[in-house]
Amino acid sequence: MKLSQYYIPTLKEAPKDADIISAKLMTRAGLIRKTASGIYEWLPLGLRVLKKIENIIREELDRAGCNEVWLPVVQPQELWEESGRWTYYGKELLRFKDRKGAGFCLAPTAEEVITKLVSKDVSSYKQLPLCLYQFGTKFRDEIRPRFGVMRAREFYMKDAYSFAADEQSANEWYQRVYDAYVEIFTRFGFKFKAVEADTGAIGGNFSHEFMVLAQTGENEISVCPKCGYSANTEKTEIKAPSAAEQQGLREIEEVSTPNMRTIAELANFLNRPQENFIKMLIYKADDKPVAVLMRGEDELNEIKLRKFLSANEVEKADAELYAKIASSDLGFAGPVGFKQKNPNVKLLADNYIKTIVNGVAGANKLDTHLLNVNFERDFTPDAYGDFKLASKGDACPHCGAKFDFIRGIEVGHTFKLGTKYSAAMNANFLDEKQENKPMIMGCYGIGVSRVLAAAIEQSHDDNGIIWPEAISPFDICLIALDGEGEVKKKSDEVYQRLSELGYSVLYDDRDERPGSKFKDADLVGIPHRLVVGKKLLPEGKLEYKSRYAAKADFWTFAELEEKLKKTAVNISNAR
RNA sequence: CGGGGAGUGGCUUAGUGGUAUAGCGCUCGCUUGGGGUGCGAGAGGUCCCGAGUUCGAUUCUCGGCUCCCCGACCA
Repeated sequence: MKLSQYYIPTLKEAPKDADIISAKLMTRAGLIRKTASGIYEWLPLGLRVLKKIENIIREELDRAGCNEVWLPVVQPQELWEESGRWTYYGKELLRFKDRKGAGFCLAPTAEEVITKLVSKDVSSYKQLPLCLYQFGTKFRDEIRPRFGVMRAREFYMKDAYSFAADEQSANEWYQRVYDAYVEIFTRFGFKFKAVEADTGAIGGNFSHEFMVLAQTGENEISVCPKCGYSANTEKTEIKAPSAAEQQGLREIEEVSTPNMRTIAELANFLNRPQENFIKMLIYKADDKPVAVLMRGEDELNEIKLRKFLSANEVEKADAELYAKIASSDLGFAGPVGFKQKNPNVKLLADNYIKTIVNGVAGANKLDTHLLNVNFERDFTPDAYGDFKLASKGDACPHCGAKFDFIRGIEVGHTFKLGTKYSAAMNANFLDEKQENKPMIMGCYGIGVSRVLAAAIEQSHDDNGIIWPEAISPFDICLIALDGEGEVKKKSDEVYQRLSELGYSVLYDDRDERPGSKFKDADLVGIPHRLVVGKKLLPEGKLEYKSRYAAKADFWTFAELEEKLKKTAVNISNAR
């Protein structure tokens, strides 16, 4: 591709609203432009990379035996009502009406459509298993889009869905796609890790997230250094600590704690460590109030709470509900006497509560706390459980080692769905015994546009992008340092030859200053660069420089030819 | 949704109660030619929108919209 005829508007400065390095570089290098918050235009160079990524994914999924389809972006309300997600999905689902007033949404994912599709055409176990996938635009009306295309509202995604007749076959397919994902992300050149994750709005039995390791990642990952268990921190289970020996228990004492509303203030005021505090959080789980006891400095993991209660939704109680239940203002709720006052409100306690002896708790009375509160003696929760968001010091539930924490970008997610959608939408089949059964499903996503951004996050320098070979928009960048004369003539020849050999070449034939050409080449980040210039041409040589290396080499044209034939310059197309 | 900040040529920005600054980019001429060359001449702006205050508002006030940041939410 001749740069003189190619639309790559590069910028010296990044727009001020670009918030991370990949967004800055993608804008500067002319891959994308922003249309609106979380919505982007993809320019030729960006699209090329997207297609590269897409092709690798397609190759591996086809190899695994999946079939590509193309599903609608605009999906009818009824379908979403059938699965129950028209209500459950919430505001993230962008809804609208057509001219007749019928409800539609823009697809954030496609379980409904695909399940319906398969249910219509598959009715026998003989037609299973089956795995379909598509590439398509997805829309999720995020509350706060940010990080460029990393967390966009409109994005490009590959989504796959497997249908199986029995558990074993379903698990085999899960593993098959999982393995394909490992191959895909390896081919992209990623440093990544598959971790256990929450299933969120998609639902299902369990899931894995594929995380590209990067300091700028939005997700925190807990990794057990001993047994290898790793999970998204929001999902990480914690080994229950051993209960404290209840010795030297003192009598409860009431203390006045005026205006002490935070644990930190209290700890300071009473001169006690935060882990000695029992805080009470009031939640609403599907509109029913529930109280949870946590250790002072610990954070409640709402996902764990939701799971424990099998609730669809949990949210913090508002001030009114809090006041009613705690008979106090925010900050003074406590477990002592709580059940007597609220026999119908479930009282839960985090496992760590059992480590507290002679603790401090709210007195359910304004500006008052209780000292020397002890579990069992002074209060008995309805249940203990693991409600704590994993943090430093917590231990692996499998082997007891303390967790390490790293950050990652979620580029892929595999779900073992079970029969959640097939049961809701009557995707049934007849088995050998003539029994009607719902298909067992799995679903599998890769954020294609996010993969691109993650690649840049993981591989760039001060001058610009450094593409991994597999997804680079071009194999080779060729620069003619003169826009005319001998240099241009020779460059044209080289370009011609490279193209003949099947390399994709970005050829800078513009009438620009050498400096501009070098800067643009570094910014755009093609792995291999050839330069034809006045300095070396009389010696019959040209320069070769790898974007991965600091030093350049000088080759004669004969040497270039030889290397190209031996494919010493590795090219992705050669696969 | 709560808190904070910002909207001035394509991009980055200065500034002002009397319609606007500079750099980059763009066009033209000369110059230069291995890391964004130098000089000169140009084109390009409803100063986010609406209302109010004022003789006069891009500037002050209010409302709205958009964008950004922190949090909550989502995954």
